[in-house]
Amino acid sequence: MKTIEGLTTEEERAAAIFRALGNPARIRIVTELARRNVCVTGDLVDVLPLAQSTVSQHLKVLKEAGIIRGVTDGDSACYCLEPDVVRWLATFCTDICCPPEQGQGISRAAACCD
Amino acid sequence: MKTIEGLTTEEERAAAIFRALGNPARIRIVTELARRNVCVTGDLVDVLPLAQSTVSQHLKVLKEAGIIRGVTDGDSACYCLEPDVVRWLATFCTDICCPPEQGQGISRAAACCD
DNA sequence: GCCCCTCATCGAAATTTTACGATAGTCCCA
DNA sequence: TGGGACTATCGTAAAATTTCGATGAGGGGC
Repeated sequence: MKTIEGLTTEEERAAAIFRALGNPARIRIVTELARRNVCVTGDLVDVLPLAQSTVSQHLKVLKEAGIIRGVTDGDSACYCLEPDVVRWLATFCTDICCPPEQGQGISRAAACCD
Repeated sequence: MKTIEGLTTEEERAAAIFRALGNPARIRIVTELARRNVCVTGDLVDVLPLAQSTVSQHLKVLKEAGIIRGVTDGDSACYCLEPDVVRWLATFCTDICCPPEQGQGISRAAACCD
C-alpha cells in the first residue's frame, strides 16, 4: 500500500482505525467487549471459531490501533474498549456527512448523482 | 479470512464498510467527496498520487460497499457520497460506546482495566 | 521442584489486497 | 471518419493479511 502524502492526521488516524475494524472477527470482539464491558482472552476465544493464537493476534491489532486496552495480570489478560477512540470515530463519520465548515452538507451532491 | 458465523447483519455490514474505509487512498476519496460534494474520476486522480486505474479500482470498492454512488455519463463519471450509509456508521460507533440496551455504557469497563 | 493453565509470539502457508501498465469502450469535436 | 479525452476492466507482480500449529513465558497449585 502506497503512502498518500498530504493526508491530514485525522485522515491517517481514521484509516488506521477503520482498517483495524474491517474484519468480522475483530468487529465481534469489539461488540462483545461493548456488551460485557470486560473480557479475558479465553472469553473471546470461546465466542469466536478461531484458534487461540489467531484471536490473540486480532487483539494485538485492535490494541495497536488504540481501540481496546489490555492489561496482562501474569496469568490472564483483561481487555476493554477505549471509549474515547470509538467516540472520536463516530464524530469523524458524522463530520463526513455534515462537514462543519460547510453549512450545506452533501444533500445537493446526493441529488446531483441521480 | 474465515467466515464468522453468528455475526449479526449489523456486524457484517459494519465490517464490510470499515474494511472499505480502511485505506488511506479511499479515506482521501471520501473526505474529498465530502468537501466538494461531487467529483469526477479525473478530479480524484489529480488529488491522489496513484495511477488512474488504481483510483478507479478504489472507487469500485467504495461503490460496492455502498459508501459512494456513481453514475457514468458515457464520457465522464460523477461520484458522490451516500450520506445514509455514513450516518448509519456513525450510529454504529456511537452504539458501541453506549449500548442502547445498557444504561451504563462502558465507563466501568474502562475503569476496570487500569 | 514440577505440572497445568493462560496467553503471546514465532514461523509458515494460503489468501487477499494493492498497484501498475495495457487494453477496450464511450462520447465529443473536427 | 478519425482522433482525443475520460473511464473501466484485465492481467500480473509485489506486498500485506489471515490463519494455524508449535513454542515460550509467567503464575498458581500439588
